[in-house]
Amino acid sequence: MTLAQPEARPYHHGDLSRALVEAARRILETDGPAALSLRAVAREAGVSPAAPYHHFKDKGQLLDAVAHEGWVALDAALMKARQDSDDDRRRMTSLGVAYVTFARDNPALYRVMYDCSRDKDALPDQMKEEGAYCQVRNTIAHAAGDGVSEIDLELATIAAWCAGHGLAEMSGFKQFESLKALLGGEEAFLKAVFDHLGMFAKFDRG
Amino acid sequence: MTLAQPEARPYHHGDLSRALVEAARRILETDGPAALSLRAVAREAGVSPAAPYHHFKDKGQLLDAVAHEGWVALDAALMKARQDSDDDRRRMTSLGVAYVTFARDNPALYRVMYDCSRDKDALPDQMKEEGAYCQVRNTIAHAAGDGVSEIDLELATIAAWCAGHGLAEMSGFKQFESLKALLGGEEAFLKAVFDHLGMFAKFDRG
DNA sequence: CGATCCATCTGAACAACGCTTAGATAACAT
DNA sequence: ATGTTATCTAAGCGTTGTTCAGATGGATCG
Repeated sequence: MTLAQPEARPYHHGDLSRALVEAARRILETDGPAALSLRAVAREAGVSPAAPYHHFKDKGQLLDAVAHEGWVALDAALMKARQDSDDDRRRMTSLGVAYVTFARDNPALYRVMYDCSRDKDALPDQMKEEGAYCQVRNTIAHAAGDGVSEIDLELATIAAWCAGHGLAEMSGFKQFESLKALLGGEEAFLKAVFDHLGMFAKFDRG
Repeated sequence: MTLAQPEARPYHHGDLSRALVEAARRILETDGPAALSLRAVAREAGVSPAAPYHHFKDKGQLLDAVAHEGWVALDAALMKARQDSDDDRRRMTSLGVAYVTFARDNPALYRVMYDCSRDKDALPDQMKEEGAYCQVRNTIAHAAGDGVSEIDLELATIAAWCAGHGLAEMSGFKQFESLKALLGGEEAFLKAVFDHLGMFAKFDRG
């Protein structure tokens, strides 16, 4: 894997599409979503403004690639959170906390992920197959046991996902800062809200 | 394209700031958020591209004004929903449905409302005083009775708001269309998800 | 009534943007 | 070696947000 070496770049870059996505993520982290222009990405990657068009149809398609990396990273974060807990309910909560934490740690990336989804009126397909959504679904299924219908399972997953996404976008507002401080930090706040959502009310009869 | 009134406008418009906000909302509804440029708004209002700068510091401030109108409209929608129900729990659900319905009926406006909030890392102040947030809070307070702490009340309101916002943004994705059809339409879907969120689990001991 | 002030609006300009086109360059295949 | 194809550059188009000097006209005060 040829890493981006400072070695004077040849006329043909070698792996420009990869370099462009990385440049985009770098810009996102440092300068925010507003600074993410195609020209800035090209500049950061050290190529002409027209070069990206040989690898991506337009700006949207580059953002799609960035978003895809985001979803993969989110999958990994959720997977890790799922393995760190043993109790069913605790596992569900830590899944939610991990989700929101990811969104709060990568706000620009998270925004790109959902903006891309919104433009296509659909979440990425990969999610339904083996991605983050499926992880939540499986966790709920395991917690709920056998007696739960397919529809209820789907609804519970959607409910949990909506709660996570909503909290991910809302928890950054400074109106909630005093409450966060009162509860002892961000994570305690997240747990408290998740607790009030009572996402397990439907299945929790133990 | 949509021409302004042929009535020869005087050099001084009279109430341009108002006209600009209305023009912006018109563009939002018909052509979507991507078409909402300051120049397009000026064009729609029949005025030069520089004219808006005598009424708004920059594009963001015009969007703020548009967003403000959106919050006022949302307040009204929630108020109406709150009055249409008598039972506490039913009132809460219909509040949630009204919220999501507003977002789904005015997607571009709703997006502007939250984009503006995100840029300022804060929801509009008016919300805390007498706006939509307060309505949700009061509804929950009434449903929960007297024995509920201030913190729990705040947490429950945040939880409900997060759920509403999350569902508002997620319910448009086409992955959920088959489930919506299965449940008998959008509203049934919303109610089912809210039911699974069990936002009342904490207070509903009756 | 007339002169003046000042908010308002225009026209022209700037830099930056997304994107296209024509042409240069390098890798690869035959 | 030759031709083909993928990749990149340079230049340019139309658009955007924003600024600025100057035109306009309603309001205020003599």
